Amino acid sequence: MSKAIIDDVAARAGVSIKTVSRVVNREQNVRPQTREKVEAAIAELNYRPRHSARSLAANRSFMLGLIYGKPGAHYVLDIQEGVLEICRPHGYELVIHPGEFRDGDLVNEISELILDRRIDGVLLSPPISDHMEAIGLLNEAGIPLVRIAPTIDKDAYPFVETNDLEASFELASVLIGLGHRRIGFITGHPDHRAVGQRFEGYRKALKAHDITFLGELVALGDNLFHAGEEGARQLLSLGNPPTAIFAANDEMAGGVIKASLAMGLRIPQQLSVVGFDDAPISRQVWPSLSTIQQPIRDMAKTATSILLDQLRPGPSDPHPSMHPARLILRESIAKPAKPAA
Amino acid sequence: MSKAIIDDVAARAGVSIKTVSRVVNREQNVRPQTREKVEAAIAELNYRPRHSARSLAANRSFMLGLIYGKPGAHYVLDIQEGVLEICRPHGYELVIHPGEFRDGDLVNEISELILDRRIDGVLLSPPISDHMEAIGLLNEAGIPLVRIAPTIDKDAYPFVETNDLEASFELASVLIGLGHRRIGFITGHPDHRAVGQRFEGYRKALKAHDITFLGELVALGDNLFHAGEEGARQLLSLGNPPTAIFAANDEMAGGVIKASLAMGLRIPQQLSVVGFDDAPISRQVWPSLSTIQQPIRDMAKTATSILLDQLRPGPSDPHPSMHPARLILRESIAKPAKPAA
DNA sequence: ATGAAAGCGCTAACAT
DNA sequence: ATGTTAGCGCTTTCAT
Repeated sequence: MSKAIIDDVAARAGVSIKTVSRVVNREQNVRPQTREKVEAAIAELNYRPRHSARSLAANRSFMLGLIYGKPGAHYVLDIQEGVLEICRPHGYELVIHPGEFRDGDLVNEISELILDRRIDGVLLSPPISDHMEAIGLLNEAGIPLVRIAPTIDKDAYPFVETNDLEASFELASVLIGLGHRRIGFITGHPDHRAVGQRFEGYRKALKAHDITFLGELVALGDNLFHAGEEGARQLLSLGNPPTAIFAANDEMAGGVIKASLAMGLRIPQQLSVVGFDDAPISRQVWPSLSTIQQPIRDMAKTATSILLDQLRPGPSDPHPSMHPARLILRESIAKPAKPAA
Repeated sequence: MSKAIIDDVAARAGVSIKTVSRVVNREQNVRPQTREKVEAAIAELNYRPRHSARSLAANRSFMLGLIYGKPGAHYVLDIQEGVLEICRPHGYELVIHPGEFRDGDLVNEISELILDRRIDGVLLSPPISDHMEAIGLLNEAGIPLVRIAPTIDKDAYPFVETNDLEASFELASVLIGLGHRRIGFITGHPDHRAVGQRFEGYRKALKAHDITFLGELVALGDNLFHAGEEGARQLLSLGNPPTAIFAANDEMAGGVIKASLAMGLRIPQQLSVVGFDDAPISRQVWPSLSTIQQPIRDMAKTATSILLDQLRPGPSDPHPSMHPARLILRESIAKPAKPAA
């Protein structure tokens, strides 16, 4: 139980409170000898600066905000943990703000964060990282922000990203390499633009291998499991059904597998299925999904480091913005049953 | 952009800052007429009390802490959202603290929360809700806390709970009612004591129906998917394998299903499977799992309300601590293939 | 390199 | 019912 305040430390160390403050804040111009004395006093008294007092005096809250939509439970938790891992050791707390992309309240909530809590900086996770209105609001208020995996207007603000498009291109190419020519695709939620890039990667892969893109092989999804089931039923009931289905995320790919099994199809013998995210579900379905592993946690950590750098006076360290994704091949793919026409 | 402070409001309303403070804090002894004037001034100036100033003066942080282990992503998010739903409208922010049960750091982290951040109150989610050392620490510091689904020493602190044991009893009884006599059980992580009660429910159900409990039908698990796979393989390779498997949570039940399918078993014809939690995975496996739905979000909301009540002066409203769970019957169960001996 | 004094914006006693 | 006066514990000028 420490009730020590800065005056106690100053008295004990035989210096003024300003010197204690300098030591605590790692400022220049303190003689090593003095510093040691102060540090000893701090340790002896178990002194911890009162956070609210610092906030009031310095007009900073030492809190970071994390605003996110709902791209899946594991994604959100990974981001949260990545952020916490970096910000806690630097003395920053995290305030989490789930919000719906199309929710008018989001803007109000952000205003409150700014006005009431004087948040020092904000991390925007998909799909909110593309919410330009929210970003504009933060910008006007002069609050530093870092976007995680944005897809539009990337020049304006710092961000971290992964290569959805290229990874998706590769995964589609693997299917093509196995001999698949009719490859279905289930698209992601239209508000999640990063997921939209996966569709682009698929189209580019077709093009690169001179396979005609067919609209009938595309089903519209919304990132949820159920959409995968529906999409699979739609695509598999075509006169000439696809021999492989690429879902824009693992949750939908799981839906594809469930629906296919329910229809009596054997996977991968009769249908290859791939997803994207390396979500837990990709290992939990049978057969396991081939997918793409994204460095979500690392992105969150880098984003947080960038943000903290901006909060510190002085030049920022350089951080890589690109965190490449990785192909994970599992049991859900095989050569098509009948060779392509 | 509001830069208005309390003096501005006082001047505009023609009152003293103390009166403004009274209005803002909904204290007694303000004439309705005066209150209206002040409220008008607040609205006109878009005044928001500076949080750090209130904290410093009142020695409260207006922050709640949520400390949790990792009982599954959806569980954690449900709790977070339930807490936020209640605490935000009351002007409280949430600070999240993931922590491992057996991690010595947990105690340090809690100390920091208390000392540095002056957290006003704490919610403990499983399995940390049974971490008596952490609880003792909080208690000594005089920090109000509410435990979510504790299993031991329930008298000492306020808590919310669900009826794991009874629900588990019912679910096992359903299997018995279908004719199953050899029912395997995969236990939960030993640190998660709430999950342990599910085992008790299973045993009581056997006893109630005069079925001998057999140790060979029990596999030890740790709540993770993989443990379900292992447990299933262990139980199904017995000379006389069970006709049904009850896993202490859905994630493990999902593992049972995957392993069973991989072994060529048909579910539910050759094996019935049930889980617990009504986690997303219970709807995503094929066939869908029969399980127990817990009112996690509601528990979190009630727990938060109880905590906020404690923080308010005056008597607390009564809140029900019990939030009953609900049986969800889906496709994963059927009568055993061969009638019981 | 160190210190003295003046706030930061609010709440809490204590008037009135 | 309303106002006055001190702080809360720190950071910030500005001296020295």
